[in-house]
Amino acid sequence: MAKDTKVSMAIIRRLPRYHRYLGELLNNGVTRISSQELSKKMGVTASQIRQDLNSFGGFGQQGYGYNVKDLYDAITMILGLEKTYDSIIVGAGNLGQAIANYTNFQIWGFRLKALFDVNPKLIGLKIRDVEVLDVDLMEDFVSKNPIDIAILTIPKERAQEIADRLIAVGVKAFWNFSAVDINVPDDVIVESVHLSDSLFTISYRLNEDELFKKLKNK
Amino acid sequence: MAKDTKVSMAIIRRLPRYHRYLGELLNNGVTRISSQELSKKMGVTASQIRQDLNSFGGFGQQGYGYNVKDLYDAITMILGLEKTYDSIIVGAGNLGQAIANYTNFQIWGFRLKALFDVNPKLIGLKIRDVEVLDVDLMEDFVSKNPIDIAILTIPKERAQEIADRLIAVGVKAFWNFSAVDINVPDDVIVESVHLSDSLFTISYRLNEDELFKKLKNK
DNA sequence: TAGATTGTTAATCGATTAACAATC
DNA sequence: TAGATTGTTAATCGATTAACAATC
Repeated sequence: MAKDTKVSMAIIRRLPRYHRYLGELLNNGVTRISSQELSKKMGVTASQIRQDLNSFGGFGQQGYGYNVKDLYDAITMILGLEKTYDSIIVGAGNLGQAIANYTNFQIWGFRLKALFDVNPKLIGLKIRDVEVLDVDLMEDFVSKNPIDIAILTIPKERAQEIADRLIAVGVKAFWNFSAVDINVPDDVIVESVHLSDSLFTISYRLNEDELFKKLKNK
Repeated sequence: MAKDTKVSMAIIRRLPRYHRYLGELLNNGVTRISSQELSKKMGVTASQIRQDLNSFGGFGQQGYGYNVKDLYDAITMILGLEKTYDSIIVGAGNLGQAIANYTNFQIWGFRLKALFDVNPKLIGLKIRDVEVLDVDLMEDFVSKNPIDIAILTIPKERAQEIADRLIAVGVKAFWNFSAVDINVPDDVIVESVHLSDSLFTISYRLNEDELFKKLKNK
């Protein structure tokens, strides 16, 4: 089981989206915004925005609305984006390399310290100055270089084993791209991105009408 | 706005997970399972499993439970995985290539017909026999080769424009990896994978305890 | 001050869980 | 038949929306 959050996951998952929209407004030179204006832009209710924000404090001002920069900075802080996070990628295949190459994460304080793989052809390779190491060296590396977030881009067969090994050397958070649910102790965080699951909701929706026609005829 | 579904999205998003667990059981030679046994494996309530499945019909049998193969096949059908889907990837950078290389999607009937990019260095490149074409040829290609799903792995600045152009030539579903919400007509499906949003929920959770200490002191 | 808009309480809605009669 | 377990209705819970007093 992963750690329970003080604030509901429904709200937490909306925070990055608020952050994006406020960043955009800030870029466009907008200095203030009401919950109603923002709600129109985002396609949510003004009530929800006010409720969500008030889980963390009163960032607005009656009669005025919200100061865009202040609110953006507050959400940046709430999301923990004022800190830095050291991370490793386990699995230096296509997806692992793609994530390693995605420099945007670095901007937000997520620093990649190493990649690991079993494939001798990949070991020694450098991706944006970060080296691919033999996965046998993983525990040793993490013991010497404390790692906040382990990114798992490995086949599902190996995911639980790798997670267990990393938990044993103190890793407390996983970004899991393997097509399997990993089991971790209560104090360890897992955020999974199940790409196939996501894709299958598309095929479901492309077929839903036909599906219910089929089901009715039974 | 994207199309409303008959079944709630909460349920739809659980279907691929059922599918994974049942596939695993099937692989392990398990022939029958009760909602209670499955609930223990998956960490959900038996009640939820029965409610979810009964949105689509009665696949079980009183006193027996569910036949694993039958239920697996039923969910395969429900998810639309008995059909094939022609797709294109727009944006042949690291992430686009990683997805193109991920052969598992092909197994489930998702066929990649082409990639598109603006970068002359990428145009002409082949990824697993699929060619990267100039994005200028995109509409022409889609007009001649009907495409079910367009996968957007492009910078956020270009996402809406590309989506609009594809909608104009009849694309009805998008798998969007751009860090922006795209607006589409009612009859068009969008499934977004916002990687940064997902990552930021990790930094949030790593910081939550400290955050609330900070907030209390104000 | 008057108008606007928040912060917050109350009402509603939808999703999850519990319970149990139906039935294999 | 008796036991087990579904399918389904009813109860509960949590999240969303509405309403409005507080206040800038």
